[in-house]
Amino acid sequence: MVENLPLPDLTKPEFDILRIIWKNGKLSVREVHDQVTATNDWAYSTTKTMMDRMTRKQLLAREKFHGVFLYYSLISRPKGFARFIQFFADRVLELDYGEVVALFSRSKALDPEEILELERLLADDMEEHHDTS
Amino acid sequence: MVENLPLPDLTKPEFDILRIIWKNGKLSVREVHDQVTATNDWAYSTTKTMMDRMTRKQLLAREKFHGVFLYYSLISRPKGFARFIQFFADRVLELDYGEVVALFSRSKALDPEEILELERLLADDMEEHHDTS
DNA sequence: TTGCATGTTGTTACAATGTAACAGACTAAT
DNA sequence: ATTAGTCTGTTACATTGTAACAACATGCAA
Repeated sequence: MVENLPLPDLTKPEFDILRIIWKNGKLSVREVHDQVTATNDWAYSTTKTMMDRMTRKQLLAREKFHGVFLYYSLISRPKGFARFIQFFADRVLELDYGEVVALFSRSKALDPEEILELERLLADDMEEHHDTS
Repeated sequence: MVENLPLPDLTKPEFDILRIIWKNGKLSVREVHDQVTATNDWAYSTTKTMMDRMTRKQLLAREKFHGVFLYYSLISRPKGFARFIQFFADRVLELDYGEVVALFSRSKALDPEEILELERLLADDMEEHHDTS
């Protein structure tokens, strides 16, 4: 088995920030903040702190561009989605994750490529938790 | 508007504990613990602490029965589910919650009564966040 | 050219949550 | 009564959620 670092278990705020970054690529704290307030009523400093910590945790990385830091994601969108789907399918819905993944075809949250990747990640993860008897 | 206390925003561990209690009615810490370990690798004391705090937060209540405390839920299952569905539909899936609720008909997590109730709760909550212009 | 208004970064803070050990109380079986 | 297990209450410590504030840069008005 090679290079199979575990799927990250994102918190809701982390996910909200990543969502914005996934959609837009590299963004400054300010730019993320302006978008994140649509769903989270945060102070600017809250967004800042979140993004700092996510950088320490290697969820994000940043580089200075003309005086400001731009942040970008270090994990792919399907990877970020995987555990959410798992929890939701398994514990909330109590259905196979396939049922949930199917819903994504009607959504614009993931493109078809990503849905495939998501499916693969979930299947692999399932594997890992199997008795390999 | 009457008696509309907001839908509780449960954490994942809280939800896991409630799930078990919803299914079984009144349970002791030990009984919850024995089931919760199927999904969460907790020490007994962790389950205990969680349930204590949930009692303080009025998610649970307890009564002594022949020497041990039995805990029961103070919120209905549909209420407990509502915010999860909301977050998942809205932020993860980016689809209307209806799409998600529909999946429950194929699941045994909620019975038809509860699905109806869930739908009502979500619709009402939507209302509240509308411009009532 | 200096000094302020404004925005960006770094530092610090504090409450809630996640995770758990441990000590005291209770109970059932010697 | 004594002890071996449980239950219960108390305490602890790291991480997350949420944010203020100080320090630093920078463009613009005086």
